[in-house]
Amino acid sequence: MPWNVRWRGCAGTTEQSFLHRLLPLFPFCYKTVATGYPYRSRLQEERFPMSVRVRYAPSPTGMQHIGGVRTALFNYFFARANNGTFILRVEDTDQERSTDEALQDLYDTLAWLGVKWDEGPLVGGPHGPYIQSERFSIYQEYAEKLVADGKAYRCYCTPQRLETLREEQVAAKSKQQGYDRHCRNLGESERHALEQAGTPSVIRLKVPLEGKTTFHDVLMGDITRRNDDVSPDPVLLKSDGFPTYHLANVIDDHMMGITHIMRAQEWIPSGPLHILLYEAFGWEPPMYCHLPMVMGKDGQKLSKRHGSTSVRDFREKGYLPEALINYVSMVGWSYDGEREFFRPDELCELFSLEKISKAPGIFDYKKLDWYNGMYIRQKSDEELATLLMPYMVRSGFMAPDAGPQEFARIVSLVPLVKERLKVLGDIVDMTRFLFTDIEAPAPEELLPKKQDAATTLEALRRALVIITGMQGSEDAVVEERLGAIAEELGIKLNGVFMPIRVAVTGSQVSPPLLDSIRLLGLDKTVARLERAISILQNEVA
RNA sequence: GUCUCCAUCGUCUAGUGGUUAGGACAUCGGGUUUUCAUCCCGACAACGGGGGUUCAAUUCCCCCUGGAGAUGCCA
Repeated sequence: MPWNVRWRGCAGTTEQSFLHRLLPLFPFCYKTVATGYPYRSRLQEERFPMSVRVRYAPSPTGMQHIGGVRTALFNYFFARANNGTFILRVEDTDQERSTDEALQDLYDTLAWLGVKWDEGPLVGGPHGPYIQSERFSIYQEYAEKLVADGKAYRCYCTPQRLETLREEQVAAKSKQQGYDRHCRNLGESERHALEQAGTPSVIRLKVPLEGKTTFHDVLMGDITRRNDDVSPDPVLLKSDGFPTYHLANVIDDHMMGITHIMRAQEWIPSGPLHILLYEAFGWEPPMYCHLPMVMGKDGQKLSKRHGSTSVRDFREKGYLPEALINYVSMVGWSYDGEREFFRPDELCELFSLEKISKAPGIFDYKKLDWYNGMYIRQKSDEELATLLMPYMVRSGFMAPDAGPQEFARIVSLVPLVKERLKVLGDIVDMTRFLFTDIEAPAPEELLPKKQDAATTLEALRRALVIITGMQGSEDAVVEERLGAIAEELGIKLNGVFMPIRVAVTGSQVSPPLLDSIRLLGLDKTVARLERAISILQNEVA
């Protein structure tokens, strides 16, 4: 049980059972642990003397999407490659938007991807709790401390006032955008009066009016902002008592001993603000590494209008986790520009910060399809059949309680479809003709290019005879006999195969014909051929 | 409006002060094949523009342009 070694701080029976349920889903990460570390860890220690601790800290306000998952993966791989600790933290400080469904989706998604967190919800750890809503009082305490130290102040401005202020600023294209620091210089008596009246308030950070703040990014180098360009006195503690991202993030990263912050580049502008917060608390900031964003085809931030972006969607359509992981890792990271196939356990070993690119990348659905097809083709027939079963059941081709015979049937059709599947869900359309009655083909569909109905009818009639008697014959023999028809009638090979194909499968595109026929069964095949013949007869007559 | 970041084929990327600027996806063509797919072969295709520095810049510096992000009691 080598995974046990990696999985620190787990305690309690519910956590244990959760782990056991997830265990089969994570074949790769403990393998790395078991085999990959002896010499590597020493090498890594030279690069990162302190033990690496990184986190993925999503807010459960929607389904996990490609961008978020890429961030999770990079953090995870970085932790594994450096023998570090990967922490999951749930940033549910937005009470309006956080949902249990989204939280569940987070767990499901990471489980499906095989990303195991060393510390975090469900598994615990020495720096818990790892769900921010459960750390409520901590933020209160630290925010008050900042107020007491004169680093922050209470603001009583109403949302309405802020709204109109903002509208005015935008309309006037004012140089000053954002809060006007109205409450920063409130007199003692005014403040007292507002408090007495029970006016709701927030706590805002006193951003220095002068000077500038710099933080260092591993990829980008030094990034500097003048303090008067930093968000003017951002809210740290909301009126509902919950912290904003900035406050919670800084406090938790510090308390949880985070050494490297890897997050999307959209956070770069608030980097200096976070430094200011660390300074206000008197804490040492961690290392920063801002990850390039993932964009849609039009170069805008990837969103729903670009197509599926939630991992759940990809999963349902039949993308394999290893394909999604591989592809997503290649947008924004590369190994040497040549090699592009990496299994998750290889990424756990080879991932490095220096190879992350700075420029944003466009998510290419077609390349993902290509990766997925490659990984599908690598599966054994049995593995693939297992993955395909849910789709067969969902489409009604197979009973939910299907037994070994049904499974064997799926296994037997896998070789026909394996190299044709882009996603697992393609199996449904591809094999529909085997499991349901197909619609009678239109006469023109039965006709190959440049071939008249009479000839086609004759070809089908002769083919029917051969196919009816094909039981026990080698494919090659049957093919030869069908080929002979073409020769006799002076038509192309396709002129006899295509009508049969359409008659039997209902489509001009299908898996190999004879294999399909054998899977369908001779009775049904003959019936469909006879039906096609009568359709053409009507045409000719 | 202001601030910050970024910039090699359509896309993801490799790369270097002197290279025929490499790979992959996509696209197009060819081969294999009963269709499609797979597989194999081939083709097309890039250093955004302008200044410097230098014997020499795709590479280093500056400006411009373009793109993105931020500018919330969302993260």
